[in-house]
Amino acid sequence: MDKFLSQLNEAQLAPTLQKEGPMIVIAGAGSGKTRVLTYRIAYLMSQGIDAFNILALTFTNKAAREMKDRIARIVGSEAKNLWMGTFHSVFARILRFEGDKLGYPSNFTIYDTQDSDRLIASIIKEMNLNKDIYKYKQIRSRISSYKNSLITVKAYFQNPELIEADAMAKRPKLGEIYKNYVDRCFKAGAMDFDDLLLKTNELLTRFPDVLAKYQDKFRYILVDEYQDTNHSQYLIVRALSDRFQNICVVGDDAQSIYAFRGANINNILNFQNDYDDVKLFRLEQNYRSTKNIVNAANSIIDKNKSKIEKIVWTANDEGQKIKVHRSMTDGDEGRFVASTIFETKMQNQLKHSDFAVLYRTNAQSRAIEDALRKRNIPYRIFGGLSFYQRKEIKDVLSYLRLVINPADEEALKRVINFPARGIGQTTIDKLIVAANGYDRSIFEVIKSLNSIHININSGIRNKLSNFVTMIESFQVMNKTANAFELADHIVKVTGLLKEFNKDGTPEGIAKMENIEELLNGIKDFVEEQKELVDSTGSLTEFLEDVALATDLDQEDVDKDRVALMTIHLAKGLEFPYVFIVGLEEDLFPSAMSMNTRSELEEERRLFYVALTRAEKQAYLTYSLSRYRWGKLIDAEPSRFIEEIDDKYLDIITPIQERRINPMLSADIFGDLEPNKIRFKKPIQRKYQGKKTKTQPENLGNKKPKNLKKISSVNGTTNLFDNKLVVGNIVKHLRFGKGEVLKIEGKGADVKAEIKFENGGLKKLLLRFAKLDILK
DNA sequence: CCCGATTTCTTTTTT
DNA sequence: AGAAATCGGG
Repeated sequence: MDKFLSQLNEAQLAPTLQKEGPMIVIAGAGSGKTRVLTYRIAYLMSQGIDAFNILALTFTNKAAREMKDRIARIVGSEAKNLWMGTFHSVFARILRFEGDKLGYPSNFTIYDTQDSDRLIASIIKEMNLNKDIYKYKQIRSRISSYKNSLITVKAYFQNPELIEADAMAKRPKLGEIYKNYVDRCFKAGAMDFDDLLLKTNELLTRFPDVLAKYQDKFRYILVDEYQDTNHSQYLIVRALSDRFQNICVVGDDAQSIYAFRGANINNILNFQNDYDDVKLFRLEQNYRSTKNIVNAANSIIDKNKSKIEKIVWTANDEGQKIKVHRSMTDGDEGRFVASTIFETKMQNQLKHSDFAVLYRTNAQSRAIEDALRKRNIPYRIFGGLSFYQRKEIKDVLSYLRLVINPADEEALKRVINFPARGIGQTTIDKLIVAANGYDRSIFEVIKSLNSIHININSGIRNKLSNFVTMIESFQVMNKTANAFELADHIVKVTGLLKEFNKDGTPEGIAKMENIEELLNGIKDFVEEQKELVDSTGSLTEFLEDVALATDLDQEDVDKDRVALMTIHLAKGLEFPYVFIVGLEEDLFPSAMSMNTRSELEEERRLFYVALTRAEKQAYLTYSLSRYRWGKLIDAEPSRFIEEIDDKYLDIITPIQERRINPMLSADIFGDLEPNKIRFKKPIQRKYQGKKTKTQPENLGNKKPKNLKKISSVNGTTNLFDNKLVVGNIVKHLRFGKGEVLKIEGKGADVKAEIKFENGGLKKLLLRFAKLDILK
């Protein structure tokens, strides 16, 4: 143990050896907080504390796993008994044990956001409300924030202010929707993400004996990323730590970026008032980044008014200045990123995994992907639509969910007529009405069709009962077979596999392969669980893992790839070379987050997080135009670039980007000198907006919109105009290998007819097709 | 009820 | 641009 402790500096050592009592560690970016958490837990164990008595709440399951592994290397296999994970996964596990006290089955379903959305949309429709006023996504986010603030349906109706506020927002029925939503989830034996925390609170409040049990169990509690906890999580931590007060929270107010989902920065700011004799520690030495990066980041966060004062510094080298690059279109931006990665990697003998590209919104990944693919640079996208959210995967999982919990309404609605078996929307609507009327689940209603009053003809009754029989046969099988055998059986018997295979399209084949990948995943899970003592290897457990898995949790077979992800997802990670792309007004900071000072400050913290991911070199890029919603939109450089002191920046935009179109000569962009960034002031911005409407465009000084469009079209198509010829062997991301049979069309409409090895003939618009030329 | 065609929505970030 | 929801003819 001493050998490990010697790796810590003085500032890190103090909190590591602080065994008892409430404590807070304010840890600047890159200051080694994970190391402190890891060694502190190892130290506690070396002092005779039982692993069973330690609870560590982390931000991702991957973080928990890695920390556990590191602790195991210090103290041995005992580490596997630690309770570690995200709030959601730890308390889901506890609710499986204790949920019956609240009326939930132990194999309750976890509804993901899509399930919640669908249920809310369905309720709005059933209530005959105007869906343009009652937008299900907005309603869902209202309900979510109520739950995270512990405002139950009952509390809502007891609070005139809330009712008033929703009535003022022209949504007087919100309370009723909320009530129906909660009732329906409960009846379906389902909890949404927020319920996992809300119900834990309910459990700990209503059952003092349960609270006492877990207080006694979790004698030492550690919470990572405390600045991102919401009220619901705060209350859980408070309740559990109340008896022993051995609570250690770690965080950085400057990295609080989740207010939009209810995170409350006051949790960390007020921690010292919540407990007696709180020990405060600060980690201010950054070990990650160069002086340039650390200082530039400090200069950004300085612009925020609300913050805990601290001085992050580093003993590292000065390093290179932050490079700033402007491009004409998002396509150009992508190509700059790709070629810079290509060259930098070559020159410095680096790995692909030394690079990361970070963006504000998932939609930005496309342009970057296209450019990387053309350069044959391997990459991995994190986030976005995850594997488990794909339609075909959710279909399979819905069957499995139904086997475990036939009351699961959303799963049932999803698969009762997929693959098609002649049960239409009209029938489903009737079943829902009956289910609501008789206070039964849809599954039960179908089972007792003959004893209730319902207008469904005998043909459909037959189909319905066949469906129930089929699900019940799966349930019987589930008693003896393992999860893999069952899932394998289901995709064959239901015809799911065939369904996607029937038309032989590349898309269908890709879906089939995804299903096979899922089956392999289930197989791995089953094998893995056999080795673990405390796991049952059950289907329930698999479904829970899947529901709470994030993209970051997925292990990667091919590790040497460039990472593409949103800045939110990048929190806690680090890379030698980091590109922060799309630094434009209305994109970053987002147009939705510029209304209040606190929103803008959160955007700024987000930028701070992005920049502090970089170890050696950071690139900031922006584009003068960008495709959004399929249309080319003008853009201005982000105010965040302006906010960094010039002395940390190196403007590297080349004098003239190489253009194929002769119309785009240097004259036209005469106002765009390479080493200057043009920030338009707010007043000018307004004035310009009016001007362009009333005055003809001036080619000399203004950016002509129509010309830019030409440039972008050329920028993206020309590569293919020249390169791709009949006979080429190409590789498509989804369709696989294929041969080019024909090329037709001109300019932006160049199409290629390609015969794919495993999926027939396809005509693709080269402008959009994701192709690598193999030979 | 089914399936293809048309229209609408999406883009802020996520457990 | 692409997916999902909705529409309308068979």
